[in-house]
Amino acid sequence: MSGIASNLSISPRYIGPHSPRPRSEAKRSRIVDSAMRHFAEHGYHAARVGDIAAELGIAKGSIFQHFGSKDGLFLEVYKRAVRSFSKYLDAPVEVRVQGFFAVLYYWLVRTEHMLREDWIPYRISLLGNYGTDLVLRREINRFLTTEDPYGTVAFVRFGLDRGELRNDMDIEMIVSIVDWTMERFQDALLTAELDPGLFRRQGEMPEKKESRIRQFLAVLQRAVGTAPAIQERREIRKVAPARLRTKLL
Amino acid sequence: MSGIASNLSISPRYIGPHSPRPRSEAKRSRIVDSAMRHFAEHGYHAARVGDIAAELGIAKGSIFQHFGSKDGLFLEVYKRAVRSFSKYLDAPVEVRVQGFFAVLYYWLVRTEHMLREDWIPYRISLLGNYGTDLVLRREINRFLTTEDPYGTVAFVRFGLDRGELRNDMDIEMIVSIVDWTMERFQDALLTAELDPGLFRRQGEMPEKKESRIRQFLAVLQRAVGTAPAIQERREIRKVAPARLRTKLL
DNA sequence: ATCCTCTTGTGACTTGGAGTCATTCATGAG
DNA sequence: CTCATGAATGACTCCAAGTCACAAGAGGAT
Repeated sequence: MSGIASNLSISPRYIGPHSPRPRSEAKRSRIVDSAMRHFAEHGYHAARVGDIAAELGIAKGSIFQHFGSKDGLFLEVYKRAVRSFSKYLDAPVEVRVQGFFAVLYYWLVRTEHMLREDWIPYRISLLGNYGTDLVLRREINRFLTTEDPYGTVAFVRFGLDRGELRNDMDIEMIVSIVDWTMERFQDALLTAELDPGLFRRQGEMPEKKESRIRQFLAVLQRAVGTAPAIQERREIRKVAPARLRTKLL
Repeated sequence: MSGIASNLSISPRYIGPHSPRPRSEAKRSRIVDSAMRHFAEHGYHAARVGDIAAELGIAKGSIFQHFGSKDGLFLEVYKRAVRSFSKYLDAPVEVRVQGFFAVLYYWLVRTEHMLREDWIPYRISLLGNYGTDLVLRREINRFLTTEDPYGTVAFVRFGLDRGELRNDMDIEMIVSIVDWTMERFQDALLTAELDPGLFRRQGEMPEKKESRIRQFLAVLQRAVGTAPAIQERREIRKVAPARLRTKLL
């Protein structure tokens, strides 16, 4: 197989914000805004560039002038959506001082609430992760790795500095594991609302989410953490001692 | 947000093999075959139904008669590709007797070789995972959970029976974790060939793959396994003690 | 062999949205 | 005011998915 990857379609030119003139920038922003709603509501394919233009009362050609292609437009939408999310270390100090896994817990619980207030960016990120072309997906991954919008790398360093994460493995490996599993787990959690049936059903969702989150974090801690699963046992006791003890021991 | 998930486009009718007449079945198969090659070579969007028909010397309408839509066709292609992969427990006995993680190791190493001989189904599964519409993705997930084509559930049971996996967590949770991380890790490994740049670069790939596989399995074993992670600590030291220490401390 | 029926195949046609481009418009500098 | 340059327009092209009225086969009964 000499040329396995040789015949992939060449990625189209994504028009970036080359020369951000003031007037132009405002318009770009309005377009991205409207597009985000359209993509979120209808999905990537069903969203029509013409509709977006119509909603804004501008010409379709204008949008292509700005973003080059529908893909290019979506990429900008995706970037904005993802950048609107918090970075791990944006958690409040009182949470941060409790350490790496407390921060993860904080965000997992919190995210669900934020989802309810403002589901649009979440659905956009879902679309970016599962509902686009591979070519676009490559672009998205380039963005995610260069920009690290969730600040996973810094966050993992934080965990290492505090001695909460193993220092006998590649940091890249830890970052990947955290990224992968958090993304998937979060999607599986949120997806019940965003897109029922997208993932393996995680038991009965109703009120078991919190225990499921704890279970997941325990797994993650064993996987990449240093503590012999002490801390979270304490954590767990605090929350729902009786119920969990029978389940976990 | 009362209706977060209410406005998703309705999934199209996927025409299944309703009444598998002999003649018809053979033709379906030829179509799926050709389509698989086309999708693999050009990606979902760039592959054209017309081309597939032309290659087979049949009318385009015929394909739609059989599969209803391009999505429907892809779904069949995806199913065939995935079904062509081995199940975990298909590993040879001498590997199986060594246990759960030996089987995982066996497949991770092996898969790479198989990829070289026959990359097409692998690329199809990559497309299914990252390069299609959300609607289609939902269909794919339904297939994966109902059919469990890799036999993950049985395999996890196998691990539980042997006492290699923790019995204090939901089996569903273990299955999910194994599925998620194996898929992602495998994609990250194989993707260097299949679609460079799709994932975070995993260090220098050349000959370190094996050590990376061991490192990954160690992580997984800590996460869901019972054994106190003896085997892999030895491994890690062997690989690059100096560099890692300086890099991480 | 002939007729009937039911399934499969056909390809010209419709649809519909992405993307283009020659032209017009706006803006700001001189 | 005028000219130059960038932004906006919308009618247009292009292209591939998807449709459908009809044709062609394949039995089965008589």
